[in-house]
Amino acid sequence: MNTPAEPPSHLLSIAVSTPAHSALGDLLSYASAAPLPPGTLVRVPLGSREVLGVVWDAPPDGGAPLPEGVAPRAIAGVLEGLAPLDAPWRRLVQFAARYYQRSVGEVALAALPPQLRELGPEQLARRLRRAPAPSSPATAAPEVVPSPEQAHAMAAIEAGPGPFLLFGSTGSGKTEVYLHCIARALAADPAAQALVLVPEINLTPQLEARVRARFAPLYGEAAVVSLHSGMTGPQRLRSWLAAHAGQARIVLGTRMAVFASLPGLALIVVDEEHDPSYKQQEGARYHARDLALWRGHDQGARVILGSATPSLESWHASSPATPGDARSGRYQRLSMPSRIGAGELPQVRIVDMGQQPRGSAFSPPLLAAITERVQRGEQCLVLLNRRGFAPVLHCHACGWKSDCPHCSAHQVFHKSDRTLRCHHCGATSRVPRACPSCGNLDITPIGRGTEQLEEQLGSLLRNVVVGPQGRAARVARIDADTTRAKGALEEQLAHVHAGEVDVLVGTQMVAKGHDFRRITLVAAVQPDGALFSSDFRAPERLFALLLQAAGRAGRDAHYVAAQGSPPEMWIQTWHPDHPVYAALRRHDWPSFADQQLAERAGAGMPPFAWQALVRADASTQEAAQGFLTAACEAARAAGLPGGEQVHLYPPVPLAVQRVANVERAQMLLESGSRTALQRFLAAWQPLLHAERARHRGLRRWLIDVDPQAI
DNA sequence: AGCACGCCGACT
DNA sequence: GTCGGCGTGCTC
Repeated sequence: MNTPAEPPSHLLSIAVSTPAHSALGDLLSYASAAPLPPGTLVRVPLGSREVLGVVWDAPPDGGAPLPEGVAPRAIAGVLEGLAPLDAPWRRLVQFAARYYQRSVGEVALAALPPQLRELGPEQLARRLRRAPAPSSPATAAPEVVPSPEQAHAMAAIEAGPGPFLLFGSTGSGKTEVYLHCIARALAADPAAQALVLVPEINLTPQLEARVRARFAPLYGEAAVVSLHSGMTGPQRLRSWLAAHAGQARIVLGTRMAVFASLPGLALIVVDEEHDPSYKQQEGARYHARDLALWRGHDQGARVILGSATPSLESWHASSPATPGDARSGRYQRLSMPSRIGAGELPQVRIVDMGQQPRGSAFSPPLLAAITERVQRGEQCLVLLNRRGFAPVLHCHACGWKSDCPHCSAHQVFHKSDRTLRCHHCGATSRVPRACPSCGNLDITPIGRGTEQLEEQLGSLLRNVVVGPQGRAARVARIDADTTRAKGALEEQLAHVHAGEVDVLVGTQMVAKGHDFRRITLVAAVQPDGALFSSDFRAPERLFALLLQAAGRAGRDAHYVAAQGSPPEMWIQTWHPDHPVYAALRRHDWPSFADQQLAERAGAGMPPFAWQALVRADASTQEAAQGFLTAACEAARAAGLPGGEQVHLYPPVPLAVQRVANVERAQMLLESGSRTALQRFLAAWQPLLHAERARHRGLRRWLIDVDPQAI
């Protein structure tokens, strides 16, 4: 061993945030006077700055990888008072890094609260001392008597190891099942923790209120914490520390919360598991639902996925086991088809726009239906997935269009502030008085956005009188433009809840989760766009969105019964016979999903195949594609492992080819074997690196494993 | 990715 | 004279 006089210098592998593009290795070696256990948080010098790092498990070969001629520097300090991040957490980070082709340090540091990086030792100590005091347990909220379907699901989840797919229509009481299972898990073990994931920040407050009402009386206010990007630095740190220390028994959050340090993790709930926002779209492009499943399996925690329109991946995995198909039959599917406490499922009405007078946003029957509801004092929700007044301005004289100077997209006409705005790069300009190209004064908006719908409805309902009070009908709009300010969404929703709004116009942000009690009619004015998208997942997503939107209608059975008007979901379409609408009319996700799966199986697409994208950003499209082509050839020449099972498609420009003057191209990789694809990608990385230097104009490249959209 | 070092134009 | 533009290169 070492001589007692000299302090022993231990060589440690430290994970620091080294971007995938840097030529640095995954883990860096540092010297320390004392041995430190893996998971310890440390501050280390890196170049001229000092960064946060995590002591990592030594590589299996024992020796830390130090390049020739580089002497290790000493660590600068240890973050005292924090228990080391445990082995399951490190395994999760390690797995995510490998699977999504990023460095361990990048994933590890991104998973920690940013404040941890900024805080000095004495500030951290103060924060730790100010740890939340556990408040005294009060009386428990009464548990609701479950319906037979709920009881069955609860019993099944208790009996089996899972994972479980809780397939229940909106209003079927999935949340009650979650809460019951959480209660059982927490009661069974005083150290147990539950993680609840929701797709969007907007949806955390409502769920948090419900979780808090149920569990704060039992375990104290400090036992329930949230974790999402809308929180301030100190709030996030506080929640994270509470979870890490085990004081927080329930952690509720968006996708980032899947990386929370949870030493007692016993149960994970992924609500609305099909939602695309579980996939991170920058940095390490992980899928929180998939990582939740991995983490649950690794850590022996139960996993419950919940949805009214499960992803085809989960649907297939929970289909009856089929010989020769190892992916089916892995999850236990629990169906809860009935809507309880809420009214019947809304009736779906399809309006064939081919049979309607042209040129109007609202067909006569839909307008009549809205008018009638409004007159009765009921509320309507009108959905259109496009903000602004019109997607483009056009000059009929010369053909000029309001193209963005920096992107291959149109600038959107926003009437309220007379601007043209690019929704990709944000470039904003004043609306020209005359055509910038030919001077013609008659430039017209083409197409419709929410702003225009709001205006049109306002004028169409101008003379409509609401209910017995006899006041004029009111129209309001909720979209990203009206909710930019902090708290604006809550404020506007409050107006709707208070009955101050008769017709609400909005984008998909209002279609999800919100509990509107008096809305009895929901209308999708122009949903066809997604039907013929090049993305093979578009129909599935459209169905999910429309069904979720339909779920906003008739949520209050008492109200619906008192009004005597059954809830309705209206869809205006040019393709009334499309299978998506046919299935939607029957509220029949199972047959739609099975039909989609059969198509996917036949075409060899996910979930029957695995995909990855390599994307390149460059100053010219040729440079972007040139890099990808060269990388592809390098891979072939090198005969990479797994290569014979991986199909590389030729590079193509992205749907929006240029954004903020950056040309973008991508290449799809597909394989029937997940392992082959993984091995191929890992081996390919160094070649991509080497190729990068040879392509002038290339800005960056990235790998997206299991892409959500192609 | 940061952050340095480094080598050329208009300002107190 | 120096403040500062962002090109290139390094970080255990």
